[in-house]
Amino acid sequence: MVTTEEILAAAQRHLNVDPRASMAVLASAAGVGRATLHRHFASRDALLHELGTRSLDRWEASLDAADPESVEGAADSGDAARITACLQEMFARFLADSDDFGFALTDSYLTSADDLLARSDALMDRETHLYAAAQRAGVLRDDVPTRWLGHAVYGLLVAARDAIRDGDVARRDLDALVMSTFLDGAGPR
Amino acid sequence: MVTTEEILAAAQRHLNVDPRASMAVLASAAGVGRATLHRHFASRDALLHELGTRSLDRWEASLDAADPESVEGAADSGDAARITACLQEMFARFLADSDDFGFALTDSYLTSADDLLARSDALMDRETHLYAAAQRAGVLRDDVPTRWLGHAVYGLLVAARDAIRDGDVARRDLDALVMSTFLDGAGPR
DNA sequence: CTCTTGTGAGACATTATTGTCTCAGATTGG
DNA sequence: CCAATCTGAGACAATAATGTCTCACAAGAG
Repeated sequence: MVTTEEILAAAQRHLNVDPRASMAVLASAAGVGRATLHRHFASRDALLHELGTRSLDRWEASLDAADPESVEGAADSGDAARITACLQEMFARFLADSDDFGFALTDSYLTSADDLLARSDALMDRETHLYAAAQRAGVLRDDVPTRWLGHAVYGLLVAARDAIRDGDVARRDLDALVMSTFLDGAGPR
Repeated sequence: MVTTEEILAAAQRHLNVDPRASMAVLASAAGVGRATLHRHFASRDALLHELGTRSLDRWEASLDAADPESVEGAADSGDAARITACLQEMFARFLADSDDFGFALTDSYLTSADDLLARSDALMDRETHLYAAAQRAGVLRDDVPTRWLGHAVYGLLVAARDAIRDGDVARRDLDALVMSTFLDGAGPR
């Protein structure tokens, strides 16, 4: 029997390649009849919404796990080393998440449903809070808008996803590459 | 009378917001009847293909214009200052292009039509050639895969587009911000 | 004024997708 | 073996978008 989880995994995998895949395509991608797919998810929207929710869950979990005592704890501490560790951990988790959710998600889902969008905004605020603390602690440069840092990280995640997809970077090098590019840039060392 | 150019401009503007807009929506967005839209573009594919072609034209023009003597000329010269100027000019043009084409384009069009994809690959190769020269000239760090630099630039363009859209960065600051983030990163100055 | 041209509105057939439903067959557990 | 359950196939109506076509109308050129 094919579980709901397996269907979601297959759908997620397939939607990363073809974000407009129909229910029929997603059903056969999961090795399941179209009727069965509808038994798990009443509508296409319901399926997409569940995937969107889960990607936000992962994002939130990555924020949580970046620091055992919570990102906010580190942010408030002003401890540079601790904040750096937070960032490192967070990036690693973001990249791991993007292996699964590919971020084809970010393109359509999150901007379509209001509740997902609101939650996404809230998480972004939380992440921004960490960046602001990092700026205050001297871990990140403070001559740029804090929110720009969030966008830059997101952009690098897109770059990382594409680089992996095209085979231009080895997966095992990715974490260090992204972290280093973010912190040090691409100028001469 | 509404010209083909105006229709394309309106469609482009609208597709950046809603990439799945129907022909009916695009028609009224251009202030034109659906029949008239079909008189200009036989099919939706034809419209998208034209927009894709134009975005590639802009990309190509930006590569051309980055250096009067062609990017390749600068790349072969190994002249660091010249290559830096190339990069600066190229980034500025990329950002100007992204104002118009938003890069909602990059999501669906370019990966759907084979000819556009092939041309896109060719342009990316050309851009990569410049990055490789920049690495040899010491303008860009050479401890990362050359193609990663291309992905990173693309990612930063996405970040720039989003930052402008969300109003997190002033347009007049954008060029310097992107260039500086790319070269110097987000670590402490 | 009149003719030409281009336009918008809308009818139309076609196609793709969606969501519901039925039914026969397979699997499972007792 | 039998009954309950789940499944895939497919029929079905509803919906939405596409592309074609006709027609009446308005604006501009002569």
